[in-house]
Amino acid sequence: MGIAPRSAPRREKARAATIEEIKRTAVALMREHGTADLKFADIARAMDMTAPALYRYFADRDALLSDLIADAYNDLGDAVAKARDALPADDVGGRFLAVAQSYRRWAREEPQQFALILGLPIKGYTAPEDGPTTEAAQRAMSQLSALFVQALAAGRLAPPRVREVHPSLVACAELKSHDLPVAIPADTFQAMLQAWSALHGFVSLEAYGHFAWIDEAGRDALFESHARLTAQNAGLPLD
Amino acid sequence: MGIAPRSAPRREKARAATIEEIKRTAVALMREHGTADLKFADIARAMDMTAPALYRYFADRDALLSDLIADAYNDLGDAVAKARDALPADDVGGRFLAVAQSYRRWAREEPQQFALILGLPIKGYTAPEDGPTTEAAQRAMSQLSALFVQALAAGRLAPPRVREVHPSLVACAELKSHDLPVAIPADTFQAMLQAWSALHGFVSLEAYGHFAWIDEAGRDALFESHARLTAQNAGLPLD
DNA sequence: TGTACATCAGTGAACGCGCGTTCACTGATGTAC
DNA sequence: TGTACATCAGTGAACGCGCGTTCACTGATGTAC
Repeated sequence: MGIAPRSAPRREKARAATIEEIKRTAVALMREHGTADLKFADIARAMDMTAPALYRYFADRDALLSDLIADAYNDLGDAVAKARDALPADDVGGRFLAVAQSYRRWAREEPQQFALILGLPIKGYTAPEDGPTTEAAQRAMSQLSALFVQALAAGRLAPPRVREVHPSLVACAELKSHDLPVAIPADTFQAMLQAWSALHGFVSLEAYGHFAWIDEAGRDALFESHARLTAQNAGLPLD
Repeated sequence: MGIAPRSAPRREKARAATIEEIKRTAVALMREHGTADLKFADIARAMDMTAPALYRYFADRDALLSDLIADAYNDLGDAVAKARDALPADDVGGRFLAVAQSYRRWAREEPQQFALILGLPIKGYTAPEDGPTTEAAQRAMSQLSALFVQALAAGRLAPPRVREVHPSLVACAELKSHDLPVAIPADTFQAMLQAWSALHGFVSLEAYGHFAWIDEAGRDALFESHARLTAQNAGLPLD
């Protein structure tokens, strides 16, 4: 026998390239015309193709959207992980700031994709349960927990300044801990959620243009201050 | 002479009522089908009218959208101001928590409208400069500054824990101060922006369903903790 | 109070348009012998 | 290496649809004398 006849590696490559081009074009169009009215016809036009050709690659508009959402989560997750891992593991505070900066940078560069995954979900489109979308979302979001877990394991995390933790949150922390190498204490878990909230607020306000009345330098300084305060609140050592 | 003939008060009333109904219907439809594809035809259908009738009230789709955005800002601003003013002026911390709670409540109850004003701006739609939209936005946003200004005037605001303030932000603070009864110091201004960011992050993540995996009680507790921490950071006295 | 006129809300038909999607097809790319 | 066949990417025509907007109109509501 031997290896089952690999079906046309050349064609496979071309196919993969076309899929990539479709997605790239779709993202570019979203940047121009907004997330909401992404049209098959427009994508085809931009690629010098006809619309029906796209059906060779995606079952329908929703299928493409699912892929774009999953990709966005992966992109964001990768960007954050890369920024985090560029610093030594024991520089816990620095890693947090790097994560914050990369989160911000990604949102600024790709506000449409940012809105696609972290904005108001598109009505009429329902993510397939337990599909690659959900999985990608969890992976992206776990990048932050990973940082806290590492900090905790290294004993470099001060006890967060949090009163008693509500039983519901304790339960959530336990649930999430199952997916992590180390169990994450409830107070740390809560501090992490608050840190994420704090960062996300600035980042989305800025990405959506609501800080446009502050100049670039001012926004940079504001974010720096915000990220440092957030780190402090979460019990992460700085400098 | 005398008063110029008031043109048909009865008709005016009916007209105003219809405009209100159109807006109400539009908001209801947005809740169902999303902000993006708000259709004149749908609105008319829901009101048992024909689409062309709507042109008696709004020049086109964008005009309606402008009104809806301005209304949303006004609603939010009113809700926040009302919650704030329900507490005595000297309970500065309590007022902040009330503001935070009302901001959250409004976003949860009207996520579509929340996204409309504080999410990614709709492409293709540009707000008329210096129109009622811009004005309403500023009024809504000034509710928070008002609280800080009051706290400051009452001497109940601890100096925020903020290092040096970037010159750009100092300039912004001065600029904003022109619209306020009391000049707002730059460090307070920065603390306020960070407080807004922190609150907004939680509120939008929750409103858009990204905290759906935490149960109601847990979210309540998390927000309570988050709001208190935010108040502390901003130098507002609690209890 | 009654009548003639003006105003305006709402209708229904019509327009041009562009969408998503299907279908039968052509032509190029790959496979089998 | 050459030939017959299979696979698949992409086309172009066609479909049904619903949109925003315009237009000339009817009928009700209000105004003036």
